[in-house]
Amino acid sequence: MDTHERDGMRQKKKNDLLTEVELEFMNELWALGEGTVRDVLDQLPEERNLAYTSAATILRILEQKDFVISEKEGKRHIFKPTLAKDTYQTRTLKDLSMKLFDDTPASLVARLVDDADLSEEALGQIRALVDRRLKNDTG
Amino acid sequence: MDTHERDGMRQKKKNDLLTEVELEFMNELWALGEGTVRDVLDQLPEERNLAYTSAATILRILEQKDFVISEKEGKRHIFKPTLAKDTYQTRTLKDLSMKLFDDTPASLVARLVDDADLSEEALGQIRALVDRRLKNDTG
DNA sequence: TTTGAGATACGAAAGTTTTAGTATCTACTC
DNA sequence: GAGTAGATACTAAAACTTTCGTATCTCAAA
Repeated sequence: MDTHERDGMRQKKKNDLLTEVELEFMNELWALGEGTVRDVLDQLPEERNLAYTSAATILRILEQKDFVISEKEGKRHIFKPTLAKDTYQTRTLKDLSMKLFDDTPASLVARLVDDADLSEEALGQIRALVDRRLKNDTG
Repeated sequence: MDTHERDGMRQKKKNDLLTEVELEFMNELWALGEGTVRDVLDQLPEERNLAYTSAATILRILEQKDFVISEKEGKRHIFKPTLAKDTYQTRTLKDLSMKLFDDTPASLVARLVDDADLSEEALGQIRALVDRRLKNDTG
């Protein structure tokens, strides 16, 4: 087995994680469900001031990396995520847990609930979530 | 107020987050407490095969970005983190929560506990953590 | 004090990400 | 079918990250 690029390899090396700007765009697409370059661009904050062609480039890159697919409708492309936000969230948490929390999800949550800024309400929600999950497993 | 660099500005633009390789190095320094270029390099996995000068460069950059300070001891530098891992963990979680979880920490935990791979044990630990925190606040 | 092993300083190549310009294409209107 | 508004395709500059080579420095042993 050599390491040069092959048909089955999506990216040249590894990363199945989004870059910063890619994530920014995916968030808009996840919110919209799907959309054109124009649609996504319009979602970005006023002060973002990104050229139309730049947005088009980002979406092209996302398609190359298989994070979105596009279909042509009339003269424009409609872009649609290929993975659910949920899925990507899980993937990201796994990665973060591995790289910064010794691969121990509990220590990640520990840090989160230790955060003084965290509201009482958020804490209650978190507890409810954990409880529900524990009940579902045992019951 | 103009925008060019000033004394008080650590980085040229924003990011107070570590890049991938920077994080790799910080993890070793956090584990060691402090160390020389050689110390850090020796901690890296065999197969990493990074040149000594590359490691030195990374540490130099980390110092430029104020993530570490160094002091000279004999002919070598000893590098020491300027922030605790805890602090950086919290910072990272805030950032992730903002960018991928609608600024709602509870939804981050929701995704985490929904993860089928999560062990029963980890779940129990998480619950204990949340309970302890809730008790401390109310009690 | 010469010298050499091992360290740092500096510069820069290579790779990736972000941004945008120019050329081209396409549907629609006249 | 020619013109045009608005879209895509292609190319590349600029910025940042990762890597390493060469030059230089420094302690200590001979």
